[in-house]
Amino acid sequence: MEDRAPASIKQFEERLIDVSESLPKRLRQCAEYVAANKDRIAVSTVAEMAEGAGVQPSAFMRFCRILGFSGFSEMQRLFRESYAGGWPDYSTRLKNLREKAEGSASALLGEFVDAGRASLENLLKTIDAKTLDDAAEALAKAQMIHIIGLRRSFPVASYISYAFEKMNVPAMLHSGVGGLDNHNAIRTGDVLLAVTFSPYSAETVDMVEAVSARGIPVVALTDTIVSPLRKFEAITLSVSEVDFGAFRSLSATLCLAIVLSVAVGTKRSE
Amino acid sequence: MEDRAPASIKQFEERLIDVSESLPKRLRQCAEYVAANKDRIAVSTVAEMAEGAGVQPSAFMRFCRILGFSGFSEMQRLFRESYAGGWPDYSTRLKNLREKAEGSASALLGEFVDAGRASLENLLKTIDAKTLDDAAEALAKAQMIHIIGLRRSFPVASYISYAFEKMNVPAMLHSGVGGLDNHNAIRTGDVLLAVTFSPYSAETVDMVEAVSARGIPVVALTDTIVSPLRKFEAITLSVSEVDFGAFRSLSATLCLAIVLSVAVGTKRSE
DNA sequence: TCAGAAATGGACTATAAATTCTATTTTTCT
DNA sequence: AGAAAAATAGAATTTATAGTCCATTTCTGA
Repeated sequence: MEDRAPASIKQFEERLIDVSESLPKRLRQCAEYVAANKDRIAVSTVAEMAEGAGVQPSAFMRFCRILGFSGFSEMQRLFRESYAGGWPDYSTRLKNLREKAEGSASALLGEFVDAGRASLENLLKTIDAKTLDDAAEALAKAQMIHIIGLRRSFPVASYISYAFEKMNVPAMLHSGVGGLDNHNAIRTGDVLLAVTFSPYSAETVDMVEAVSARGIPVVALTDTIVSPLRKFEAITLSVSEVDFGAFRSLSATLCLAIVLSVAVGTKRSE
Repeated sequence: MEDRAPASIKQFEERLIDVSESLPKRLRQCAEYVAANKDRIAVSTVAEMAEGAGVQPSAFMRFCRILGFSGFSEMQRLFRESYAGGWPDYSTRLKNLREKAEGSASALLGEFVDAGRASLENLLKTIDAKTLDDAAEALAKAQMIHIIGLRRSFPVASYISYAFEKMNVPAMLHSGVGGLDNHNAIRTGDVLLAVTFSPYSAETVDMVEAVSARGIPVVALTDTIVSPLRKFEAITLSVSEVDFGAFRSLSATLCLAIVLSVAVGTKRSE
């Protein structure tokens, strides 16, 4: 109605406070219910919200418009979108990019920076603190940490390896140089840290399988929960990167990698 | 279909893992997308989920039924009911994490995520579009791209190497395995891409010096402008990472690395 | 290599939800 | 207290979205 619709949750809240002074009975009920149940807006229908507030749906609609929205849907959209942060859908953006900026390097940079930031936020939201701690604990107890990660995961593995080295944590990077697999270097008391992402490299999965069968603990860094490493009894940390096109930046993965490394380093020196 | 619908998120996840072993292509895409974006289910439509997974809505519906639901709505209901809302927002979450989890692995995670985000933002602000384009241009013209980056920079170098491989760009990673330096593999018409950060590894600097003396173009990825690579006539891209403690996450560097790789890949295929 | 089965894409339909409209009630002001 | 204005409830309408169906493609096993 009056001016333009709130563009952020913050603006929405301000607006709500402004307005709620001078509201007739039913609309005030709406305001109060909404204030107390902001999180329900994203997942409810007008009918449900109206019932919650004890008013008719049409009253709730009027309330939405007083707040500056064209209707309930527009208000709901604000909440749905701001949940989980900006979720630009990258397939559309990639298409636009191809058409418009024609792959100019700096346009690409913007996209990848965005993807990276979204991934990091997502990591913070989805990682399970308990699992992370368990993983660090298991690795800290190891006599020697064996690290494996091939192809796309190799940068991560080598990064972890470097970090451990710097912190004097005994670690061995299994890089598969020369086609050697060095399974025998892994001994009782050691722990395997496996990094693998879709498409999961067979060597890594094989090593986890072999090692796991021998009762050696495995910590896995992987994407999503449907990774093939689930089958084995590994402590699994899953990270999902926001892809941009066919390319995956490793921001979140590396962040988790360094956190894990530092946590292990700290625990060991205690 | 089979038995009854999952009654909790936990059951849902188990079911997802169970089922995901034996799934045809499109349905697997659904499983993967869902696994990585569980939080979107509550606030999206089938069409949106399907698009995210890269499948047709009808395929996504089939997926819901395989999981045991009567349709998308029933599955969504499960998530809407247990939807806790992503609030409070990112910065508040971060603050809580720091204060509460003090010293634990998850507190570390907060710090590194923050450092990573800051680095990415900073990258966007400081990178010079022209230089970035020049670098991509130079690399795109190369007959072969030689990549060097040792120690801390090695993950970056190997990441770039992987990306080039994926895009069919002829590239060679000089990893120094076996103490070989392979200077002679670098020929007229090639370009060297050197990655180095303080403390700058002597091998890298030496290689840049030698190669540069032969008139071969060099693109450098380094920190700050006082890096020793400045002396040579290299196209220099500098990234500064925000450190946390003594540790440096490579978020910004890797982001720049992938941008450069993709830009080169795109230019070459034009 | 071919036949049968499974999987897929896309158009079509049914349904549930948002939105609008209007008669009725409540409030406000003189 | 009575008329005008505002607010409300509920039904009617429109729109968006889930869900269905079937022709076509893609796998699978003989």
